[in-house]
Amino acid sequence: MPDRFYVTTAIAYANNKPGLHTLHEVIAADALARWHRMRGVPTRFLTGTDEHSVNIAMRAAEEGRSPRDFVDEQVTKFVAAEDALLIAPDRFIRTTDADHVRASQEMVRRAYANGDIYVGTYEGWYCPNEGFRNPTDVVETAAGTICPNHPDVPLQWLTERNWFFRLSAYQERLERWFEEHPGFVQPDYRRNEMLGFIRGGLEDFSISRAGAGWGIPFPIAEDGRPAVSEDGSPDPAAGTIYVWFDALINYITGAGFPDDADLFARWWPADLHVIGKDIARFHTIFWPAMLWSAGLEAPRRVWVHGWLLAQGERMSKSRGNFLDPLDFVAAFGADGARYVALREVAFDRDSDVSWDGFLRRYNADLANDFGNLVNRTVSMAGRYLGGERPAPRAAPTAPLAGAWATTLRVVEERLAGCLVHEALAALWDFVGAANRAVDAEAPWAVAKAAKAGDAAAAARLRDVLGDLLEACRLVALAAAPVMPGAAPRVLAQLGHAYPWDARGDGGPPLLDELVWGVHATEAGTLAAPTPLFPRLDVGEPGG
RNA sequence: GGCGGAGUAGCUCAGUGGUAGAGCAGGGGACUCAUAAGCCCUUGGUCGGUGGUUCGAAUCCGCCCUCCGCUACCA
Repeated sequence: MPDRFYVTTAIAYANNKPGLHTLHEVIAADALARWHRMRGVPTRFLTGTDEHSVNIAMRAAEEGRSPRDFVDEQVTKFVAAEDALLIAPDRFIRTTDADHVRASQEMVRRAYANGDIYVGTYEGWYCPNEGFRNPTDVVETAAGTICPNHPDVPLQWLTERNWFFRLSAYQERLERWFEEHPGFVQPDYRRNEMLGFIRGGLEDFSISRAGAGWGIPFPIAEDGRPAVSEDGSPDPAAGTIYVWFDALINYITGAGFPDDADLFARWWPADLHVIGKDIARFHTIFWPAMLWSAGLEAPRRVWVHGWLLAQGERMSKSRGNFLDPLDFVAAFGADGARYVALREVAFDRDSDVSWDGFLRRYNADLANDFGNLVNRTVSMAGRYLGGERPAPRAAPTAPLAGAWATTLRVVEERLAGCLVHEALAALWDFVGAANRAVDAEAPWAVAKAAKAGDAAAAARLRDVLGDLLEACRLVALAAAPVMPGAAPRVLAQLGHAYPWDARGDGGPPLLDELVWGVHATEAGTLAAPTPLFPRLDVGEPGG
């Protein structure tokens, strides 16, 4: 078991309102964080928002507001969506946070001190509204090259003096790093892509933009001295820090850099960065080099997930084919929303999702299979045996105990490999085994025999129902990182305590609790059976 | 164009030489504890096409078709 677990997600760009496609990785990271935290591993989970850039300043201006005012409101939407989904980061970081500004500037200073940044010229198509545009973002038309967002505004080919980071100096070290740490980037095919990119040769990249835009002031003047005006304020002539030396830095800010050396020593390097495939290169190539330049360690692992697709198309705000997280939670509940999102989306590749698919998954897995298993089990135990909870049989004699041992092993393995969807699939195989056990044993028939005075049947009834109640306990607990709200409700029906708090802290090591029969000798009182996941027939909002 | 991956039941996918599989969806049945759920049975596929290797190919090789990922500066 690891000694600690520091997990991060990509920070959401505060220009857009939250969508399920961007929050999916945050749900997954939250579940992985809870899995570690509940096992007793000191855990730190960081997520947040990326709030600088010309685009954001532009959006704010459109609304006649200051950028700061604009992002302050945007952030409340992300926090609200995460709250609704029971996402509980240890810190919600904003790139406008004061310590993050200090961290970014310190990283620039360190890169400078190490001789890794220099003033060069950056040139490209410049949109007066959005700043420099990627060659891939501009469109050639008969009237000339235009920016698709502002077709009437002519683009200018501009040259700008910028600071560059000497990525080229890190090629060999990066290749070596990838070879010596084959698990650094996962899944493997993403690692191969990144390694291929490195081997193709690395170019330096620009890390500043001219002028005092909406961004972190660049801390160094062209002559190498601190970029401060006479009154102590940042010198606008030095420009602003450009995206990667701003956004990526959040991962170390969130671990205490540069102000809290003890905290930083405890949490860095991160155990896991969870990111989308579109930013793999920046996290697996730029980022380690930036850290090395500053004398810091590279993260231990980067997990690259795919996209959510709707009818084959990437979900996105601009396409309009995205799901509002609040609608999602309203329809499926927080636990249901988390479960179906993590079960329907394969975490190692793109996945086509649909409202009907989520609904089918909810009804099949949660309402019919697991919810009904708990309901029928608690109902029979309560009816046939009164309120006292019967104990499960000892592992060697309980048929489900052996199946459970196998299930738990697979669940652990899949979660260690970030294959959350496969972990849930394995867990639900066990739910199926429990449901089949109910029908095989037919407790209602055994209960009749017991009532007629058959002592062996009475004993059998207690054993069978004790096993089934135990199966329900184990599934609820193993699924607790995914369904942290439902788990305590299940345990309450089973007459068990649930010692973890809403964040997953404060309980015993989860793996100790996931042993068949650990509470066999303890008395407990069953509660009235209440459906956990009502069967749903809900249409897509607006659909 | 180069490199890599994928095309298997309506849907999502597993299956790397030996008589085609799972889950969901569809159909039927027995039961009845339960959220008309669960359980059992079942319909359904010339395993992208084609040629070859082999006693035997979804599985190996050649060619073709289709789709996807990477092929540098978006937040």
